[in-house]
Amino acid sequence: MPELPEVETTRCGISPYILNHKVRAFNIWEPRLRWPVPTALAKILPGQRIDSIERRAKYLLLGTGVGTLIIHLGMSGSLRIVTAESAPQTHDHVDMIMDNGQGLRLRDPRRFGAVLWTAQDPYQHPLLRHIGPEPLAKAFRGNYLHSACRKRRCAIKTLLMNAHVVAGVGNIYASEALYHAGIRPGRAAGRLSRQDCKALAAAIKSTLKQAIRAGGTTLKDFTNSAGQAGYFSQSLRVYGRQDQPCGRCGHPIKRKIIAQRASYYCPKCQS
DNA sequence: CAAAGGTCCTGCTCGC
DNA sequence: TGCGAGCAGGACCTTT
Repeated sequence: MPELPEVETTRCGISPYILNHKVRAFNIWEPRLRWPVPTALAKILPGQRIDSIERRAKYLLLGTGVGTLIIHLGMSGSLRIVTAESAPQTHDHVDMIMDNGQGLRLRDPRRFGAVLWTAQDPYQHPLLRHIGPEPLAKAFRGNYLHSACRKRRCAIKTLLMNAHVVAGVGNIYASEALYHAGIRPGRAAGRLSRQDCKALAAAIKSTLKQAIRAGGTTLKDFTNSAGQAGYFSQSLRVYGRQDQPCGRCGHPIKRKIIAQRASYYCPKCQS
């Protein structure tokens, strides 16, 4: 579910309730996520103030004076603001109750998500250390993308979804950005021109920015921290639109599996 | 039964 | 031959 815009939407949604508040209790109802949730958190976090909430790639970083809580939503995870007395439901795995009586609750049916803890610099954590530039940062531009593509034989879409190359681009926005740049998802990355890469970097930035403004994409079950759907799904040009006419030329949108992931493109507008 | 928005890990292949 | 990088596939889960 959540790609960069959805995680960013979540970050903005939870901040007012969490930032600068102290943790009253940390409850682990189901520790079996992608990696076991550290049980020590129930002892470590109470009394700590959350003094920063950042996002790196699709990871949320909740900073305290003694360490950082690292949260990943995986494929089906979501964070909701709840009241302390509301009971957890099926697939609710972790609660962080704050001193204001509000709480942060992680729901994740598929349990591909993660809740981790580090007492060191979170950006040096093994999961974060080798992640590529943020796509909305200045460092991510055509030149960078072009050099990252060199000698790569994998499909350009696969390259975009590689977190070591660029952070936070998932299956939906990879397809969408490639459509806007006029590049087929299956093209070998190494065969993109400098000009292609320039257009693609720009398309990634504009697509992600627009999605963040719309509050993310709701396909099945993504909601923001208040439980509302994002409306970027209305702006999707190719994702999930197999056999529907391309908005630019009318040709039917094609669906093709690339590296085991569904990929969508217009065979006429993209080459 | 297949597929779903993520991504780490393993083991293979390829090119120097 | 040996080594490292790149890459495909499997794994983790539940729901529709």
